[in-house]
Amino acid sequence: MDIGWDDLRTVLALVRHGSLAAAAKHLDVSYTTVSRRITRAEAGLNLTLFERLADGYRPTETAVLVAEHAARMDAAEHDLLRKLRGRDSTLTGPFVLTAPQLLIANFLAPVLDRFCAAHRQVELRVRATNDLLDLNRREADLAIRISHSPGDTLMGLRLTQQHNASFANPEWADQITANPSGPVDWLIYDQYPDVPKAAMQAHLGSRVRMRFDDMVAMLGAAQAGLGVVRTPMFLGRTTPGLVQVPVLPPHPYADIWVVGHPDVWPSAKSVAFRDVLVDYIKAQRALFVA
Amino acid sequence: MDIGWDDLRTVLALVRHGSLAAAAKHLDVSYTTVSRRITRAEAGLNLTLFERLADGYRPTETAVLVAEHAARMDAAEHDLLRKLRGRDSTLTGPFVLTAPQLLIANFLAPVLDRFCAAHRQVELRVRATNDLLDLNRREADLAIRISHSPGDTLMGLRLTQQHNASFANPEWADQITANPSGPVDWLIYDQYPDVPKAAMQAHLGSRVRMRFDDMVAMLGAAQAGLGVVRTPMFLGRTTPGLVQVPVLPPHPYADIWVVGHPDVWPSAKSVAFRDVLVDYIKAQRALFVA
DNA sequence: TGTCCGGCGTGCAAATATGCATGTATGGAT
DNA sequence: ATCCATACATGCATATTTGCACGCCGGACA
Repeated sequence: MDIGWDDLRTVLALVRHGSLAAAAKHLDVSYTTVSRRITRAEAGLNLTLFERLADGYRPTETAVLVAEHAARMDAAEHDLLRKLRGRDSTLTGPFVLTAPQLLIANFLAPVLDRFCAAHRQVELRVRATNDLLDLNRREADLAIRISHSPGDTLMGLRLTQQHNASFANPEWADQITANPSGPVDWLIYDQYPDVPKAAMQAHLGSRVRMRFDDMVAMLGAAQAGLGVVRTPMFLGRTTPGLVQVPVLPPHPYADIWVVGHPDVWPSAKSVAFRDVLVDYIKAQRALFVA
Repeated sequence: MDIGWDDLRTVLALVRHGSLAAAAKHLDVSYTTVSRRITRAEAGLNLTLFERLADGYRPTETAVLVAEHAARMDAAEHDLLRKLRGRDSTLTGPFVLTAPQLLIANFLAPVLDRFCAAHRQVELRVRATNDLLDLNRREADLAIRISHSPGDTLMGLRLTQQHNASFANPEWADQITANPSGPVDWLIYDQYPDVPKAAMQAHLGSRVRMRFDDMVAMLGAAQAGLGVVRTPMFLGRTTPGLVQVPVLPPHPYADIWVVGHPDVWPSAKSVAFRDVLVDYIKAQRALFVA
């Protein structure tokens, strides 16, 4: 009764991902290898861990037990690798940053540029996504996030407050100037689905023309003149073809934070990046507020 | 920055055991393999984990950190394998019992015999030692111990109380009968180093003739007539050539327990062994008490 | 019904890991 | 001074592990 640790890890991956191919992708081996490691694990433990079904491997109760313990081992490994990263005092090698797409595209590019210029040896990898990557599992070293708090177990630095306001293309702006209480067409972002009542009353006859699940698409529609959007100041101001319109007064919006796992936070690369970032933000703070 | 789990385990073994050869023995591979796995781990992490010294590998601070986390993984593995054993409902395969040497030699042999006869498929392994094996680390499935409680995190069943008393060879017995208050020579076991005052006063002129760290040796000396020993009833009674002498009155001694880890306790083989054991002990309880 | 696709098993060659044998260095015992 | 034991490095042959190519199966779909 014995099992190698790499085989345990393989059982975990298969329980988590359900098929040989999926597990193999996460482990970065071929599914053939996964298959044979599972066979070996079952032989070593003298137990059946999976039922082979037509649509994949189904874990037995025993395999779930195995996977639970392997998950503890997995957590310990992540914990270790985070701590090792935190102790890394070099300014060389990989460094992974994640931030919302639009923040990178419309604002952060100069920060990335300066950081890379100052630290030529660092291999910066940017993960531009609105998904919250799991910093516990080392999906990124540092994250820039728009939220009210750094979050659960993470450390954070609040970079700036920000406001949002209403923006539209110049034709809409002219029209609103000409008729300040006329109706407007709204473009609405799913995550902020309600139009303030005051705006509806001040502009009788307004309607929600479209709803979007994607901010990039919505801003594009606004540029094309499809309507008025409510968006953070920095986005409205940095998107060509949009101007602020006096439909909504500026309103406080979620803050911008730089957050990281406490273990990784003190690493040299993380410190260096924050230096550049904070420096730049200080100079640019006016962009974010009314 | 990456490391295989088996390599982590190897780092742990090397930190724990200090030399390639020692680590290799515990991992059941050759020290060459350990050496190369360490090299690979260091390359993978891009860190120095050990200083190569003339008298072995010395772990760096980093390696200690790695080992701490690997130890958590190790604990999770032991936890898992214990639980798997506990779920084992077969009466086949290996089963490891540990008990004090003398308990096995002088009393338990019939239990082992009956258990093996009843369960021919079980490969019984007996570890006769006075050391307390680590049941957390699966050094044994079940232990029979002489102690006041089952201990820390273990489960237990108290098999019997017992008494101790004074024993010697027949010549000493005759001599004591002839002169009930005459001096006696004591043979003393290190773990119970004091002779009761009452006995010294009742037998003026008595002395401690020798001290032993080993009960087998001490009983041998008593058989040879070197003096009087204080020993559990069952040992005095089952050691040929010894008879009880009225120097010390019987006195309560530590109980006999069968203990196991709660995870392993319910396994079929463990249950089956306890059945045979408890059955036998019930019939033999008189042997242990005055 | 024929085709495609996801999911899997298997033979074989290549890549990788392992063990053995041998060689070096160091410290202690004779 | 010499010998021995411990601890490690390294070349080489062997074992094991891996990936690829190919084939099988069942279900979805035109």
